Amino acid sequence: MERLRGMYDVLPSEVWIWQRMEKIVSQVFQSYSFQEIRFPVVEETALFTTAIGEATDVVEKEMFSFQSRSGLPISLRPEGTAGCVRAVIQNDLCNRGTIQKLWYQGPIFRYERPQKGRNRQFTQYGAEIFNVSSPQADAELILMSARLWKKIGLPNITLEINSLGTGQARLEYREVLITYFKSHIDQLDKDALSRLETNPLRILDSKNPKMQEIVQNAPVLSDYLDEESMDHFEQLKSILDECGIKYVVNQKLVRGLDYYSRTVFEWITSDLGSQGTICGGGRYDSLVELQGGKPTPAVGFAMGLDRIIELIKDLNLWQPDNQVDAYMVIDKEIHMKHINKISEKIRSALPNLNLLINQNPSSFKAQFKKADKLSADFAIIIGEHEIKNESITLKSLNDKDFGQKEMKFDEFVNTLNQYK
RNA sequence: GCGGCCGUAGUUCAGUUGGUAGAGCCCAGGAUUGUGAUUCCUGUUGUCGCGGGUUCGAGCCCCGUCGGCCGCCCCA
Repeated sequence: MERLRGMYDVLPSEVWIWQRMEKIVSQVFQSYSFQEIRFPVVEETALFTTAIGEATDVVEKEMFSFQSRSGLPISLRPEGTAGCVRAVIQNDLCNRGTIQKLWYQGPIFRYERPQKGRNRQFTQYGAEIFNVSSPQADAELILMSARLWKKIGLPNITLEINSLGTGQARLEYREVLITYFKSHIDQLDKDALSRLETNPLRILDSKNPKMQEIVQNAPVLSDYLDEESMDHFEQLKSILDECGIKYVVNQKLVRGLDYYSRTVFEWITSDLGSQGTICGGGRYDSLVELQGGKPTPAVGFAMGLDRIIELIKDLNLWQPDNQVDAYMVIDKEIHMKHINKISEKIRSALPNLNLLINQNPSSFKAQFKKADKLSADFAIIIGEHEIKNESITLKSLNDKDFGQKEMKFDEFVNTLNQYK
């Protein structure tokens, strides 16, 4: 039996990266007063098709969809926002305009062709703000993500932002675009033709060199933005300027989910090949209503932990902590019952000490070698001598001045307490 | 979903015109009677991704399949 395609195991040798990352992210989110919310990995398929949009790639070909035993079409979540919004509505978290700042974390599933930085199961951390329509919320999310990158130590990442305007402005622009592309229909490639009716905005994203000219000369979205959206965008930019966040306005940044309006943004790295986006998000002021809730402005982002961890590994940004604080070196002649008794006593007195006991004792030399390999700070030596004296010998493996001392239990505990 | 490259011990790889497999690292033990580097010695592991075909004979050739990587598409 083998792992399914696009899935992966996180092995003990690298799980520390995940754990440290989880700690950092949740700590930063909490420092902005976001609260964690947890919701299912499986939802009705209809939730995703209405939220994300029928004509998107995610819905058209990337969902893990199947039927429940009752025949209901259900899907593994291909993104987090739809489920989060569903939970907010169903539990009435936003009644009477309550501001909610929520974060979530967990596995996301998309049936795509795997590649570096792209798996079929991957982990997203997301943050959403409900009931704040001002660009203050958009800005806070961007500032919070910027703080995260700094804390993680990510180099070479850039922020791209754009405004899609209100739904209505977008509709208007859409018509203009369709008219424009139809007048150049002979120059469109296959991909563009199929998008012409479903999602013409994404034709602008085409990387086909033959399409560049027609794309370059296409009408620009910003010319069709409504007054309010333009003002919203300008305010956002001025906050970012004031806080020293650098960004690039990318007029062609559209994003593949239909629910976005006004602000959209992406954080991009050049160190991961063609999978450059490590975090993306935007405003979705009409989604809550679309899902059956009261009109509620909202904005959020999601970041791909897998890609960020890939970066940390590739660029060697982090170093692991010692897995073992102390390694117990044992004379193999001693009965294990003495060893267990002593080690249990140590664990009660020093609960934070990571103590590894050699359960297959060989020569002292081999055991010290092992302790050294694990880069333990201390060796705890139990031999016949120590058993007879009811003592413990403690040896520092990285402090020569400390050397090696035989001591009674209380002194031993006090000594290690100073260290840990 | 489309195009290209690849798949040999835990890992990185070698394997010459087809004659049934090796090296480094890692791991374990040891180099005299309770001590960490380096060095030295010893040792373990492979359905050569899987299935089929060609051949007297295939890790090497052919087909299929699964998986990985790269590009496109798209996205986190």
